[in-house]
Amino acid sequence: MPERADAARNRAKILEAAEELFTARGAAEVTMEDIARAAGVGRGTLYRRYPDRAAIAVALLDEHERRLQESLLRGDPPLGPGAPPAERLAAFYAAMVELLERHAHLVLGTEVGHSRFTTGAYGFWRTHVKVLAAGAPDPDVLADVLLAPLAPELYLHQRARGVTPERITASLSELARLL
Amino acid sequence: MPERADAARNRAKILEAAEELFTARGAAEVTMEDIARAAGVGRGTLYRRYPDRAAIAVALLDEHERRLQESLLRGDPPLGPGAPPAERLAAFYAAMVELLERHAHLVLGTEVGHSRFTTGAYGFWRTHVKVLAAGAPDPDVLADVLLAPLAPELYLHQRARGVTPERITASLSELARLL
DNA sequence: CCTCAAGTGGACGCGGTGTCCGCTTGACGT
DNA sequence: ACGTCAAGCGGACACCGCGTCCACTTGAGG
Repeated sequence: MPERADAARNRAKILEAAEELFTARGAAEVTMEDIARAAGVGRGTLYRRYPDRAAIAVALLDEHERRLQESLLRGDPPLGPGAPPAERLAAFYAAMVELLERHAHLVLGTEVGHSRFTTGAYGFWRTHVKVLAAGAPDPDVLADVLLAPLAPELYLHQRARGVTPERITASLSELARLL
Repeated sequence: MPERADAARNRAKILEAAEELFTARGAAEVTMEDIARAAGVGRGTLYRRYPDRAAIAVALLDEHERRLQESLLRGDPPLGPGAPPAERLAAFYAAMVELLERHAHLVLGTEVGHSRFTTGAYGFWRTHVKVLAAGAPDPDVLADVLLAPLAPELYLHQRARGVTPERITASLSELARLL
């Protein structure tokens, strides 16, 4: 059964309103009621689709993440297959920093505590890095270690301290090269 | 002006009750009221000392962290001064894993979102690692990167996945050795 | 023993969450 | 066109935790 027309319209309104509010104030400062009001729908309608803020943020991120995931799987080197692992990891880091720079508020919105790790996207990054780290001992654990510096809280904290995205990317590339 | 006798008694009761509740259920599942009731004091008394759960967790961690900080500054090598930086970093990692294993619930309690980075302890670890990484380019940023894998959310997630502390320590030592 | 500031605790108001149910609307069959 | 009815809608409601406030109690010093 396809989605009804009014339902589709409302979903679009909700996502649009949420994106605007998230980027304007940060996810933590936005209530479900805010989103509902800004979208011009009732709270019940909102909850019907999205059980909490995290679900909305995940939906918003989905598209951007999918694009990067596609590039990792089938794009040109060094992001896609073909380049040596260290270079691919560095390219992955650079792409993730770019994504964080644009959407860190959203990513932060997806994390109610440790829920970041249970999301599908994290699993994808994890598998990707794990494959790249196949040479090292215990790639399974190393993957988590290598992904840790991409935590959005850390990213926003560094940015707030005045650290530029370029410096962050450079440090991560350094780390990737050490492999 | 020293602390009044009843005040000291209540503070001890509060900390004891909070530690018990935190380890029993995890910090997120404990309300201020829970702590107050378990300690046998009123909510007002609780708030007088500790503005939120994070403050209580910080107080509880304080002692353990201080001990480690002391060892880093004046203890025997490889934790204390004297050993080569890579070894000291590995020892630091091992000590932190130990601390996380015993008190991850507490550490997690100190973090309302990104507040982990604003706490005094984080600044200490940061400076320590920064000094150890003095050889590398941009140690200032690298310090954050090297501390990221110690995020308590990540640690608990790894443990929940069945990863042993030993494997985590081993991977981190590997990382330290790469420097 | 008196005084009074420090300390106490519970009642209160606020704001956000999630649910529930009567009403509305759009899709599909006739 | 029109009727039917399930999917969709939305706001009222109850609940919960937070943080504050203030009248009362307690203990330390004179």
